[in-house]
Amino acid sequence: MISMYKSDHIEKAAQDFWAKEKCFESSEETKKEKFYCLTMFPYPSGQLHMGHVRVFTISDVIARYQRMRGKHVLQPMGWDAFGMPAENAAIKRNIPPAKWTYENIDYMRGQLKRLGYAYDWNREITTCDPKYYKWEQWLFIRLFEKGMVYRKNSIVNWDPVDQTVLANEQVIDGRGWRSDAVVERKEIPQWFMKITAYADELLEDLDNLEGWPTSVKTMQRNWIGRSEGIELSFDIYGSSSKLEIYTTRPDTLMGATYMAVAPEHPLALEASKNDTEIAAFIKDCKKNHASEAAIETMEKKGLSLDIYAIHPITGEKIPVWVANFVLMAYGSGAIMAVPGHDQRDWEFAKKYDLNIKQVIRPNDDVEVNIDNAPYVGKGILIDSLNYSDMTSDQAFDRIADYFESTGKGKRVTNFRLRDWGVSRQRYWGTPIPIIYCDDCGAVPVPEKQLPVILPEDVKFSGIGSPLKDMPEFYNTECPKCNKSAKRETDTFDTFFESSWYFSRYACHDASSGMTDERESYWMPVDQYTGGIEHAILHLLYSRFFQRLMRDEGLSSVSEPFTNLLTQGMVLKDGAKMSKAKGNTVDPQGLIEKYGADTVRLFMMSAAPPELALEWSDAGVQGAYRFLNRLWNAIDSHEIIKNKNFSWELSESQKNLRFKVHSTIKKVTDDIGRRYKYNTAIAGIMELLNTLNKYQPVSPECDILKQEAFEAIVKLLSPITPHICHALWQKLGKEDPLIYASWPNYDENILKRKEIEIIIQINGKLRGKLNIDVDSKQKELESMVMSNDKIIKFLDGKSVKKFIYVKGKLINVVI
RNA sequence: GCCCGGGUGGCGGAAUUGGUAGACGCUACGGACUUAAAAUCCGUUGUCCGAAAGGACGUGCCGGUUCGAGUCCGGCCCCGGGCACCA
Repeated sequence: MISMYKSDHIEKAAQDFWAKEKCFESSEETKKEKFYCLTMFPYPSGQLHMGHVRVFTISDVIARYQRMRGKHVLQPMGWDAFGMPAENAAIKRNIPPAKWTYENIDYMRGQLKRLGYAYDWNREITTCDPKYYKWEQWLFIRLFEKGMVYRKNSIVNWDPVDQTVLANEQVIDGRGWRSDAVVERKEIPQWFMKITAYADELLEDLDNLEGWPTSVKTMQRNWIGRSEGIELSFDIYGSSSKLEIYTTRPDTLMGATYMAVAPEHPLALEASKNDTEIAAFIKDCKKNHASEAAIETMEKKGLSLDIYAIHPITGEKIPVWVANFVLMAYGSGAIMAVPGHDQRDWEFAKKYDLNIKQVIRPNDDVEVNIDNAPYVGKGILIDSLNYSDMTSDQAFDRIADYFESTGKGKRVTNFRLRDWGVSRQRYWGTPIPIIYCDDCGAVPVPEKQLPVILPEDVKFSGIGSPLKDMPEFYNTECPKCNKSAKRETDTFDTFFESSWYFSRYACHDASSGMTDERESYWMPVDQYTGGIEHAILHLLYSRFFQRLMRDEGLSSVSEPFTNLLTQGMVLKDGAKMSKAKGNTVDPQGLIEKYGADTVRLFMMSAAPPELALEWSDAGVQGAYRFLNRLWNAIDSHEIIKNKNFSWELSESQKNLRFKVHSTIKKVTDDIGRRYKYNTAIAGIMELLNTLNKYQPVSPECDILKQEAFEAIVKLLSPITPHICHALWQKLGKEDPLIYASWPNYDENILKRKEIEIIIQINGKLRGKLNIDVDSKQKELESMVMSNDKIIKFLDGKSVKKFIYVKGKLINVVI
């Protein structure tokens, strides 16, 4: 009886079976080892895109593999539901963000179910649900009372036409994306969380994250950017004010030839009062984009303030400049410039013809000419008074000692990491639970009044946040003095929601607290999978949040994610797929045409997870063909119920069995250790090719084929679970595949007596040789030297060296 | 600009610890089956020379280490991600 592979029918049957059996619903009562397998939850943008399909499939393969390895697996799913696109959609289509979001979620949930992921849907979380964000408000208040959050002014991109704060991506060439108005930097008060208080811990604990890629750890290390330096102050000539600066290179202090301050620095503002040129320059600086990339790449400009600082050691007068690349938000808003030994200072000095002085020479006697380029390395001090001839490190210590003893400066550890600004002047986010009272100031909303609910039925104009036009929302009374007061109308950064959702999955319906005892069963996450684009912000904020929760007694875990797999982007035409670029590929059509298994298989076979995957429509067809070949091969196979290997295997049978067991070994390593699904699939395809070409020599061959097909179906089942569910039944198995365990291989079958090695002459491949595994170098030497082909290549030359790499190759050096 | 990745046939990629470059798949071409087409099956497919046997070249570029380099080191070029309000 011949049957055809019909994906839609098979996939529905498998999914119905898993649902009926509640296969993926995970309780906390089990003796088995837990395995928490998590994917970065999606923003409900409308439809799944290929990036989603890729990351969810990677994670699902891990979850299903671990399940077959006997683990008690939890794989949850939910929605990162707050964010800007809902507001944009609201403006464009005149629907409230909440309605748009919930509709998207419903549609995308259906798509996920169609793809057959092994999720525990009971634990679904939606972050715009007050039952979820209530606990963020609750934690924020606790942190407020602890002094871990504070309010200060900081800079935003201000669109003067739309009267709106713009995200960096909404500023295009210095103009608002909708209004086209020139965007201004504006200072407004915002809430901050003290992530810098955890900077040292976040940095040091990276060393223990063995399950994280080194690239991500390096990025986080550089981002935190711990540096040791000294803070010192320069007196101002003819003034009582001082200029505070921080430097990591006090050894270059004698080479400081000018100072530079930020446009917002008090000295610059003072100077601008009597100087229209300086005032104009400062005004012009306000137009600069607030992002670091923009500041680093813009043309460096400055003006002399006609103010002089006094060098704290030499007593020389040093000119003070105002410069557009010095930021008030970092440190003290002033720097000491050493053009001889710093690239940026050097370029600025060249541009404005400022003095460049060499005070360091390299350790080795390499000539440097600081007129052509700065020397930025460490070395030996020169022309530095009594510090001359010291090494940079010695001078660092002596100069730091000097300042500490005179009280003019001190050693300071600095971080590049800045506190996390969590305020957003947007509607579609978690309301910040603060009430402003004229008398009492900023007062947290009392716990029993939580959650502060975001009104969902709103009109959305795009001019500012609707909350600012809703007196019924913001008019309230002060919890301390009962006088009328106003609520905060800003909402949280959406990274807030994604910083702890993994804890909430463990106890999604906990009503008495942010988490409950189930958190300690599941946390930490054993395997976290997501895009490399989150390597810094999301992952660092989550590590920070985990520690905040730990210190609130909500968790005993410090690191939320034990193992991290960062998957590369799905690119189209060489760029990240995004709606903005209009280069998306809709997976839905492919699922309808070929089925979920084909899409899953193709995504996993096209590239290893961590590499960027350039999308191409071709190739899906190949995955589909392979599934058909597999289906047909098993369809025409004679079922063997009892595999009994009691006969003496022929040479070809031994080879086939070797192939089966070596494939099990390879695929186990590829999936379990290397996360290389593409090579695992290639290995399985090879085995099927071998089977299809195999010429049976005796009736017992069906026993071998049965063993091989069972192995293929199991090995492939984490990747294409539906077809494997059906094929397992076709192989005569009564227990469903979902309850089967991962196949084992037999080392004895993998032992070989004879192997093929290659012969090289001077590193070039010249021949092959079948040898006994245990051959000694001496035997091989005489074998090779009497080989006609090799003698021909030797061309009468004498052998200088004979190298034998056991089991691999021989290299004859002549 | 800074930090982190990547660059291998016509294409996606493989080569796991420095040891046969191109596994597996796609595309293309040739053949079988068919009235025909689709599907399927078989074969060929890095470039160049050669009838063939075989040989030379070849992993972004330049240089180095090594018996041996896609892999290690130094210098560059290009592409992607991140740069704190896209998520």
